[in-house]
Amino acid sequence: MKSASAKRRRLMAAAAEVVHRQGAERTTIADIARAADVPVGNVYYYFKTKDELVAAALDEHARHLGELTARLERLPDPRERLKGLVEAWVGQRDVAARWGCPTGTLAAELDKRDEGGLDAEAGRVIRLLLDWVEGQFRELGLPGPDGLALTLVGAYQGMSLLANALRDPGIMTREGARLLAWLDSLEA
Amino acid sequence: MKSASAKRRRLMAAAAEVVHRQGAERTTIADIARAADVPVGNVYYYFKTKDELVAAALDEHARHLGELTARLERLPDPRERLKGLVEAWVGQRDVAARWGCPTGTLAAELDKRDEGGLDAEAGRVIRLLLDWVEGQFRELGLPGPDGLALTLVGAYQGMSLLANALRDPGIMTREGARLLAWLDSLEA
DNA sequence: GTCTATAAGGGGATAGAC
DNA sequence: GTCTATCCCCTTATAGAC
Repeated sequence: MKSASAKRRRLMAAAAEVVHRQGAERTTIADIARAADVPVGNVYYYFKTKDELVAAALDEHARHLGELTARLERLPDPRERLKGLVEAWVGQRDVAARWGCPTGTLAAELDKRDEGGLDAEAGRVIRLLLDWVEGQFRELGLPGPDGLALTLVGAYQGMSLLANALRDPGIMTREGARLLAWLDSLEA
Repeated sequence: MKSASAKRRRLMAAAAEVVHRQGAERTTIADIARAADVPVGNVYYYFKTKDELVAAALDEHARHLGELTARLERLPDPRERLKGLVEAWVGQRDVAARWGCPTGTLAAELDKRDEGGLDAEAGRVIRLLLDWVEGQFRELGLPGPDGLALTLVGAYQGMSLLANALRDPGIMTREGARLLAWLDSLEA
């Protein structure tokens, strides 16, 4: 039971990492098994299909997001929380420039499918971030917190995609600085 | 010669459409051949590999972009050209909500590869748009035209990804309106 | 130039021994 | 619970007839 769970967790973490780097479609079960140091045939004991592994990767991203927002919530001021979020994004600039936002690129890939419903799962994870950001804007008493959240998260997805496409982490730094100034400029 | 070119053009158009909807990885040569109404085996007469078809899809997107900017350049005021660009994006909201930005989603997918160099090709097409937008900001005499271009194109990529992930074309309308107001607010 | 048949390889998934 | 061997399908790409 304990070692079973441990293996399952290793597989989830490996799925998240490998799928982020290679994309869901190019990633094989064998790739994930190797990264998790689990024999290929054994994977099917924990995950019945490849799609379940992709779903596990999404869960892993949601978990990481939860950890980040939990850390940020220790800050008393919602504005500082949002600025901390932007700083976390910029801190990941090298990863973003090489492979893009883990959740965003996966969502884009899954949205091309017709079946399976994994696309909706990806949307759910994005919603999680959007809702948390909206909550911060609301606490600040700003008008249209949902629109502001869309703008901030959209800017993040956009700068990640451009940094990735142009292979330039500097884009994250530059746009990040603009977002910090923007957050400071907002008044209730 | 004439029918040969016609078939090649049909294959290019089909590649652009099908790859946009299904993604490069999930799209098979047979899918493209069917959409172009060309026998599968004959495809290889025009394109030696699947990657050449993906490259052709990128060229097709670059061509569409060129047509759009050429139309916009008939407008005398660079600010109106940029607003026309945003309006064109919003006009494609239903397509964006279902499959994302054709170039952006393809760039994100190709950037996950290590070999082939198609990722750089995708970056080139994004650069094309970025450079054109930067030129408009420069004509307006605004400071930091390259940064402004990054912000505008990034916002487009971000709103396309969110609209796609949440399957909500309304996001394009909403963010589009914000961008139009932003463009109007900029002063030299 | 056009098309069919097929080779060659890879990947998801399962059977069943241990 | 763990792992090996293998089935079967799908896809790219080619050979070669027309």
